[in-house]
Amino acid sequence: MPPKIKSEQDRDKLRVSILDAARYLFVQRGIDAVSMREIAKRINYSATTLYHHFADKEALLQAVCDEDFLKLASGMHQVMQLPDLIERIQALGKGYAMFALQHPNHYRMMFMTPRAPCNQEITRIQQGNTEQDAYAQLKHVVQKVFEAGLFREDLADSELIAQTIWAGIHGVCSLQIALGQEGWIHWAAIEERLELMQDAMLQGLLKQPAHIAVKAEK
Amino acid sequence: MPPKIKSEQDRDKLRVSILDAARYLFVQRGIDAVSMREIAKRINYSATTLYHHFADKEALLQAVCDEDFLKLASGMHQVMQLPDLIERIQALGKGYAMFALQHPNHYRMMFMTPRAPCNQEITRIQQGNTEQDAYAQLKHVVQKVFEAGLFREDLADSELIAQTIWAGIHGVCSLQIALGQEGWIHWAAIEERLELMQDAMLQGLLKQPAHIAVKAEK
DNA sequence: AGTGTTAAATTAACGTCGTTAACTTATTGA
DNA sequence: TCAATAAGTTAACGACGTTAATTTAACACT
Repeated sequence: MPPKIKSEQDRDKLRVSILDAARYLFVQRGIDAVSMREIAKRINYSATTLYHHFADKEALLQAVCDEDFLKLASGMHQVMQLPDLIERIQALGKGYAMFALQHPNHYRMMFMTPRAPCNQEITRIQQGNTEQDAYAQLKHVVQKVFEAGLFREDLADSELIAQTIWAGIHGVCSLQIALGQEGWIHWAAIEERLELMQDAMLQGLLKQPAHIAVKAEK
Repeated sequence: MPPKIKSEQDRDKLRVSILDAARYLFVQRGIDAVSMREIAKRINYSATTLYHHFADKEALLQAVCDEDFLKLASGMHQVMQLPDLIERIQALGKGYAMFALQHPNHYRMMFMTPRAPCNQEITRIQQGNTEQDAYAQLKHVVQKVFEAGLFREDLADSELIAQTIWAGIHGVCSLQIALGQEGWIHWAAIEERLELMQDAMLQGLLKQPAHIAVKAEK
């Protein structure tokens, strides 16, 4: 159990395995329920070793989140090929929601937990780079729709529009994550809620007659 | 400093002062950042005394939340007098958002933090009672609008509609609370985001031509 | 071959947390 | 007068995030 001098590669390997262990536990049980000791035990190291790779729990969390922002963004990126702009927005929303609902603890730590404002230089992603930032992608499509003149004419700020669409989808997902198990609310099926949100939002933002086919309600 | 036998009233007074101290600290610094010892110190008791009034920190939190659900609901209730149904929905949304943004830590613990599904019998409110449950009020107005035939004809489930409106407003508020300080997003003013959300949502849900005056954008 | 330096890890410890057990004190009712 | 009880306290347990001090092994150089 004593140490060897490690190559850059080995060092990185350990760093990655710490990240993986942390993610696994965070996702499974939530951030606060997981201790540094536990993460360490999972990879057969002592807790102090983690502190040689990350300044503290917060920094470790940030690093996990960074990776996941990238993963989310790259998932979205595939959908950006769709020719129809409106369909692209819909697919972005759907992909985003899938991610949120399939990884609720993940989503929670990424978008539902206030943190020290994204330590600026510490994280090296999400600068509006379309490949790394899911929000930038939405912004990009919305901008195109805006330029095509498809939005209502009284709407002048395409960034505001993008933020509103994001908020709508996020609202459905985060309510589901936070209160989806509450018995006192007679929730409609999550798929219905997502679909109506998408639909109402676009109907409300686009010029009439809307360029979307309203799905038939069963 | 030894004790006396207390009347029911005295006992209740202490209970209330625990609740007040807990609320003050929770709201100011967030739930996890506040310890039981600290709450106790604030009212000059030992930490163990809190456990004679509340089973544990979770129960204390639940009690604080209960009171606040009531406060929120009664705030909303005043607005239910408005004659115009659509204006009533708008006012409900605005009041809800004001509460969220003025008490972000409160809002966080009420609507952004997953908890054990509302311990059923432990909390004695929010059973759809219009006076105690803000969501029930929204549901009620939406139902009336539905009965008046103002929604799009392909929308058949008024509860689904209410949940979508809730999710929209919640989305704007909770994104603001969780990520409002993030520098990498060029946020539009929160008032604009709220207004566009309300507006787009209603435009998208109501029959066209919509029964709302679209506010002129400056 | 021996020796110092340094990287990589460990054990031990500090202070804080939620919570519980054991104890103290003062009032009450028989 | 004296047990029972209510309302508090202090002390302690085990777990947490984190840091200090220490150990071990590999290298660089003589």
